[in-house]
Amino acid sequence: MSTRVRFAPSPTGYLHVGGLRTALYNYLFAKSTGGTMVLRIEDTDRTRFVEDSQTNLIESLKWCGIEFDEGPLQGGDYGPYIQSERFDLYSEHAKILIDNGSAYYAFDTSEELDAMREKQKAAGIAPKYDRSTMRSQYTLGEEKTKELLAEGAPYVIRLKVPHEEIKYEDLIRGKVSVNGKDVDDQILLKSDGFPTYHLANIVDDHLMEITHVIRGEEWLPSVPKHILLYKAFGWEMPKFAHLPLLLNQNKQKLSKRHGDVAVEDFKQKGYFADAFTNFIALLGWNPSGEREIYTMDELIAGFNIEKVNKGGAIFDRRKLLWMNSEYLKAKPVSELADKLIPKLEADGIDYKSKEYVEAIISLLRERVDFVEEIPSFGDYMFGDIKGYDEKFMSKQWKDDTYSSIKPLLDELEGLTEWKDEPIHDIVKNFVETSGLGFGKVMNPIRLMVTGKSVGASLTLTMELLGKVESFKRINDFLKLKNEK
RNA sequence: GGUCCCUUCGUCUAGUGGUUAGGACUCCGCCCUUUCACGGCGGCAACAGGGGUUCAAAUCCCCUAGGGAUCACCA
Repeated sequence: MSTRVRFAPSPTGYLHVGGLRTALYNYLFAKSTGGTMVLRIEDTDRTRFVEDSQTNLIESLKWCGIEFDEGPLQGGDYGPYIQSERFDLYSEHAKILIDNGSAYYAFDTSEELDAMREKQKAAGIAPKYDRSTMRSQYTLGEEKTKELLAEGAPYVIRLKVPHEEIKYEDLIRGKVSVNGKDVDDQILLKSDGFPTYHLANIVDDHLMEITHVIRGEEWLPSVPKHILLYKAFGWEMPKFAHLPLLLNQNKQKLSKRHGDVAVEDFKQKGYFADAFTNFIALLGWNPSGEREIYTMDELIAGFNIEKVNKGGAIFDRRKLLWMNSEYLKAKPVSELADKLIPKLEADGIDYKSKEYVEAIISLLRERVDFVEEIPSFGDYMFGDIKGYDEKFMSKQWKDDTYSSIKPLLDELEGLTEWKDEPIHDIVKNFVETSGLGFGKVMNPIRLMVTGKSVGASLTLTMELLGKVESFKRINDFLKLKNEK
């Protein structure tokens, strides 16, 4: 039997990096087992619905290379794939549970429930719905219950949790067991007629023939409810795999409160999609332990759900930054130029040609973490010099500097083949004959040509800039210093 | 607090009874070098603690400690 997995986000905003990791592992599992990847939108909480988040979610996922076989956009044999469009299904199924005694009606108001919890808290016991004292079907009796329902009184349907040991085998965690007495009588159908996550999730997973439920560890405590539900319906259970959490620096669940957690924030910051996905994939799982850089296909080929770690993983931005720079050094310059040029255009920077941009990128890519940093890091490659580094200038430009390097400048001015190698040869020769040392010679020239203290090979930089521009800058500087 | 889950360098991890406990990020040193990087070489740094089982335990079992998740008519 082929595997079917689903990613089931709520449309409450943007794609969270934790959500991405869950989606990614589902995707890797589906692809590595030749299975089907389903997208299901869980929008049963109308109060948290955010417009456009479905589109947003799908776009972020797509950016990371995750696409679906079935879902709201592409359809499929198990649709609809949006829970609000499956509305009737849930109440029908809740009724089945009422009829077979696995669930019951309750009529408590939220005030009554609050009062109950207050009392339990004061008594030092765990807050839990008390089916024998609250206004449930059991305390009210069949007659009264029917009467209330007929009157149209607001009600919810709750799961009748038996006090028995509930066990299951998790693909990642192994045996897990909980006693039913510690499990609350979960509301399955809310008074607005919508199902809660628990009901909708189980009904849909069954109807969509999901074989493996791969989700975050935060769901672990509610697994007993889900198992009970499968049993109550008499359905076969899928296999469960609960992923370790993604943690912040304080070892707590990554959340919106601490910095960027939206995938699109990382996109906007300039991270490469493949670098970012690569990094996320290795948080909690690793195909070898030695290698770090993998393509999506390699991740798929090596994926094994049972080798996923149990412990949470801290999201380390420094390592992500490193990974991005690795991709930056390895990608074809043409691809990098395609990423950079729209930004240059948006900023109104004259970049001459794509070839020129590519040359600048290959000159500077080793010195930055993002390709977008190149226009500011190497601002002197685009248009005029933006100013001189004062500290560098006072250190490198002394009263006798001009006189000592003037012979070299004269020789360079006479050079006809303005290329890296001949320029370098002349400089090298000058350094040897003058006995000045490379630093004494090159730093002043770097200052005149780039204005900065750091940068790539100066001779290559000058070649790229061209002889005319290079000397224009040198002369401008000399005028400024009244040397000419 | 109840319940559940987790625990190898600061961080991500390899490791499934016998290893000098390996790799990567970070940090430090050296080399390369016109600067800054890149690259190369090297270094610091871990099996939470305690009991068992075993000839042998990071690996299996138990206890303790610590951390986390969860306890809604949210997912």
